[in-house]
Amino acid sequence: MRAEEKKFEKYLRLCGLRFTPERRLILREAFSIHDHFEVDDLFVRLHQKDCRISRATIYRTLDLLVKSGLLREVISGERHSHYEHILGHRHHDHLLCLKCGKVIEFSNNRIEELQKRVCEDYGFKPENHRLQIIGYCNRCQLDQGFT
Amino acid sequence: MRAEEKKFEKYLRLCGLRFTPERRLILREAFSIHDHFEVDDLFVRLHQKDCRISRATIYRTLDLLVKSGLLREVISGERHSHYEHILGHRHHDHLLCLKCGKVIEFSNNRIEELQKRVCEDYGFKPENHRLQIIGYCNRCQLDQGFT
DNA sequence: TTGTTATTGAAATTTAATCTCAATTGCAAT
DNA sequence: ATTGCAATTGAGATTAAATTTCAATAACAA
Repeated sequence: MRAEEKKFEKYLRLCGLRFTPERRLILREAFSIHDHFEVDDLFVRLHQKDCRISRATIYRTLDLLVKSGLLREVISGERHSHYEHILGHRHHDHLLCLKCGKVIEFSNNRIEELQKRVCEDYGFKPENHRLQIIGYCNRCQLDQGFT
Repeated sequence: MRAEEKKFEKYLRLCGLRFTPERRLILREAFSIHDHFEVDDLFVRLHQKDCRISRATIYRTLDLLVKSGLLREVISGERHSHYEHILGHRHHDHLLCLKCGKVIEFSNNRIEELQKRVCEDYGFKPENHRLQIIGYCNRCQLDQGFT
């Protein structure tokens, strides 16, 4: 069994929940996508494979996957949830352009370290984090002289 | 005219839009709240003052206020938008507990500085940002031995 | 004043997410 | 195996946020 399945099963057992076939299929599908995805992406992909899993179950399972620390919710500009898996996926944060909607990924070790220290100060155990910087990209700044 | 109104009017003019009485009222109400608020908070407060402004107008105006850099959307655990004003409001970030939902505010200058540097590297002009660290608070860690 | 264009409100619509509930399934105890 | 209890599922109803539509109105420049 793959690492992520082990971890999920462990989490479920600890909560008195069950590692059902549906939950395994959803987990596998989520981990087969090496990019951001949304609920409907999973639904479509599963149904293309003739897995008739309902949306309700996908919603419920994604909640569990986030709680177990296997997925994280990434915030895009859109008003519905987007996810990406954590295990085996390099962490990154985002610059979001207010004008053209462009998303730039970046990562910075020193910021991560400082976050760890903040957590220590508060006795907080981080599972994951998200950092978005919202503003204007290179190109769009030219049109934004109003400040 | 207050600083925020000046800035908003400037933004609107530049976009070929109008600084209408409704927009002014919404802006004032938003800036009278020195805390997070949601669309409905504004709607209720305005109607208590007999300002019969429709929800649609509030939604439309809040979009503009965010685009103009006067408000920022803060992400709470809930699935609808929350806002806070930027001008004259001390910036902070959040620690969110996955288990009990507790929100801890923190701020860290060195993280902010590093963010600025990241932006410089990408030629990006930041208007605001949001950083959330998700995990388990002091108290809830004890119950979370599954990792 | 006039014409153009943005804006508004009210209601309809869209969309995401949650809830309900009966049928089913997993699983531990027998 | 069998049984019984509790968790899980799917389908559809429901909730709630946000967006769209469109006719009436208002802002503003000429």
